[in-house]
Amino acid sequence: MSARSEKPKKKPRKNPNKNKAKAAVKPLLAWYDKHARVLPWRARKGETPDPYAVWLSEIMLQQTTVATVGPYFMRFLTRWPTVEALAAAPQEEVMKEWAGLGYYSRARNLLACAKVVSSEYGGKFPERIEELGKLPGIGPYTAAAISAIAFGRSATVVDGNVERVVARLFDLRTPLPAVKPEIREKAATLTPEKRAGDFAQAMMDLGATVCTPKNPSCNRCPINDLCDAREAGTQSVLPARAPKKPRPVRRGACFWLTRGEEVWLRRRPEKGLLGGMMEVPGTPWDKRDLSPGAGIKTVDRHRNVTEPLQSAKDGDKGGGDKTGTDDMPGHTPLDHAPLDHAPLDADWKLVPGLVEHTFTHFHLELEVYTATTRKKLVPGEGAWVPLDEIAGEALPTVMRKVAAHAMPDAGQLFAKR
DNA sequence: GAGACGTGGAC
DNA sequence: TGTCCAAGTCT
Repeated sequence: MSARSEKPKKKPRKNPNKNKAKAAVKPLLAWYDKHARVLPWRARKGETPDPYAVWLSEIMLQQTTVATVGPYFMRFLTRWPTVEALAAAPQEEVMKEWAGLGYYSRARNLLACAKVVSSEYGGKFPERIEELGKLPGIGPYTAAAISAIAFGRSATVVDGNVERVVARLFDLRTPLPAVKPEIREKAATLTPEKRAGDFAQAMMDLGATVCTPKNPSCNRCPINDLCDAREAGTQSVLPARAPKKPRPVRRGACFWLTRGEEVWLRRRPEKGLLGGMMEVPGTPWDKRDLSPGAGIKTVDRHRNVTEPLQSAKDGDKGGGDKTGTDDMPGHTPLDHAPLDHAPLDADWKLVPGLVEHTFTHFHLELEVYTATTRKKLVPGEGAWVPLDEIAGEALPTVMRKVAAHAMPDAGQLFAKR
């Protein structure tokens, strides 16, 4: 009675849904044998994977693209060829090498993990998911990935790629993140006993090159005949996601202080945003949401001189001052006098324009003031850094933008590493 | 469970 | 040009 049965050309499914998992493994492994990408951290056929290299690559690849990771991975492996070598490295050096990769807690956890493996495991990574998952920076995904890829254990590896492939393969329409448990269930039925590492990488390669977020190349997919979403025509909208929230805009000012051929930098606190990285000293970043629609009027973003931010209607009514900064709860976060935060009194000049940078959860607009001094010491914590050495410092990208804005003629200092 | 936590490339 | 989002983890 089904519509399909009336079409003689279309044969009924050879593989009923319940056997789909079993049917998918072989074609996926065959596809992987033929199309596997050559990646610096990936063992070639017949080679034994280096657990240290697998771990290092998996940490770097968290929320980070293959193309971005490549050079960082090579530099780390060259400089610290073993987990013991890395464990002995000063954190400062690790942060410098990590600068630009983002998610800096990964770098701190990387070092912490190396020390544990080195001192408590004799330099050998544990093989089981349960042990791996206890190590700093290793969560469910990375534990399974190391167990499968480095040690060939049968572990279910679920990353963003696998989520997408599985959601489509089984036409799971519940939005993320609610659908995650179901995805994991289905993924577990797929996981083979043998070649689990290859299988995990096959799924991730498939998601990265064929079963892509937009315009998936279903015609090239080795398991397209098993795909429920393709049959239903839902592949391009899966996995469904909850609507994203708007990014607030924050503002601040920072101070580019030079003394001869040196600039004054300081280190950020260990925890939190850009934790442990260097920065140009500045004001706190206004936490008030100034984005359009937030009910607060903003000044023209492109003016050279920023006017004092207008306080919104919540300022005077005593109704609820729910805004404030971390440092000064209850205080107005509007900074009418940025120079009060300058490292010292000087003839500060506002550099025309703004430095803009978008983080995961907010957009930042930064004014940059410049001045020179002859003083050897500046109140507070910090250090004079030679200008020709700042490229090697642990400066996050937003601070490199600040440097380039303050010294437009010296942008090439950050040319490449 | 939801928010914090970076960056750069693709479209 | 702006939006999406990538081999997630931690709190």
